[in-house]
Amino acid sequence: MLKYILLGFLNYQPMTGYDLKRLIDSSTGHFWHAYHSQIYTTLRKMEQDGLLTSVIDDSDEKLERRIYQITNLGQSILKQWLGKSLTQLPPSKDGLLVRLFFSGLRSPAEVLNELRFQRQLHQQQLEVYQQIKIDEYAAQSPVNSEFTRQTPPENYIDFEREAKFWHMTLEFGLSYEKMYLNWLNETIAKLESL
Amino acid sequence: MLKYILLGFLNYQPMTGYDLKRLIDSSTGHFWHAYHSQIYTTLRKMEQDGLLTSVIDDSDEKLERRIYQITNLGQSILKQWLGKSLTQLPPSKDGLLVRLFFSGLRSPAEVLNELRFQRQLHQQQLEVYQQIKIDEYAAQSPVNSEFTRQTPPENYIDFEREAKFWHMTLEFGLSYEKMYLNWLNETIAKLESL
DNA sequence: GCAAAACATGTAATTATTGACATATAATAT
DNA sequence: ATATTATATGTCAATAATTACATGTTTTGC
Repeated sequence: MLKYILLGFLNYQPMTGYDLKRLIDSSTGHFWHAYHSQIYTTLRKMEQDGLLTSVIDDSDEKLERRIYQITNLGQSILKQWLGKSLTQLPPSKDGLLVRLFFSGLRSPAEVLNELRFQRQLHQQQLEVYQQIKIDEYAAQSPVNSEFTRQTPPENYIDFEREAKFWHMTLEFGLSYEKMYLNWLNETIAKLESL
Repeated sequence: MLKYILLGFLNYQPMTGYDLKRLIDSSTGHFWHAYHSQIYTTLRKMEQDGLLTSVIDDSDEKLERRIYQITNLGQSILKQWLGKSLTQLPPSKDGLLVRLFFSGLRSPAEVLNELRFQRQLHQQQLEVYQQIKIDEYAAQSPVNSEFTRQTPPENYIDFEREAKFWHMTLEFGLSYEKMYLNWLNETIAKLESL
């Protein structure tokens, strides 16, 4: 999956591994997490497979920054993947629920501590989502970048259209965290009355 | 994580790999999926590590059924894991959201098809959750099984207490699917009006 | 001026997960 | 009877993901 995320972002414009890491951390990472180690190694592998090419940016004397660019093959692989709809539920993985399931072995106080801490974390996460301003982002950086102005018209990306979809995933994040907080509150209340 | 799920179930009573697979499929699998291939190989590894022991059941002439039993070490590893609370958010992974994020490349009709199909799947999943009857399960099988009656009193498991926690995870599943359906409906409506 | 923190880029080893391959029995439907 | 489906048990290869190791630069605070 990470492969397609990298293709998706590099389809907007060429970037370094670290650029991709930051982009992912602030967007798709909320629903598909990836460590930087995985990003760098996956980029290398994708280059070997001909999905990307890379050049070293020498503008900075000290730091070697490898800039990745999507190839035609990469673009067609991305479109091919988007063309085949998911026909199954995305399998969930939530370690907290596993822990709760087997919490008969634990003291109620211990479980409560864990759930209250999770409530804090989800509250914070909700606030993170509430502060994301997609429209401002879409209005500025990538569209007006040096690179984008140089690209031929057939490669222009309509970031207002993109932003509609980004919004939908953000709405999911907001709904998810609100639901999670509600459930945590109800569950904490049940445990408190035991 | 699968390791702890297997320890958790084997802490109730000894079982075969297939028993565990069925149990997982109908319970924790909803929030931590595992293929049977992973279950069998993980059980073998856990036995090597001294967390489990196994015996071949010869009561059935034809089929060799390997019955796994948790060891004292296994129990202490399980309790140790439950003792250390999660201090981070469980990272989410949802391929549908990744696809939606990059759906600017797709036709709205194609995206709508995928979302409508997902709506069906989540509707079905909600119904699966609505039909789960934890109390009936907790009232019968494991507690009154041949094995449980033979276990010494210090190993008794209070399945009514367990069931409270199982309920909480089921409540999560119900909330999650309802939230997902609401979000899908809203998102579909937005796309339809484009 | 200097220490600490944040930025930036990778590799290596390990573990976890998935998907494919393989096999055999038991139960059910036609 | 026999074909199909469900039950039951595993191995193996390939990918994916995590954790630890490693290194150097730039920025910020004191």
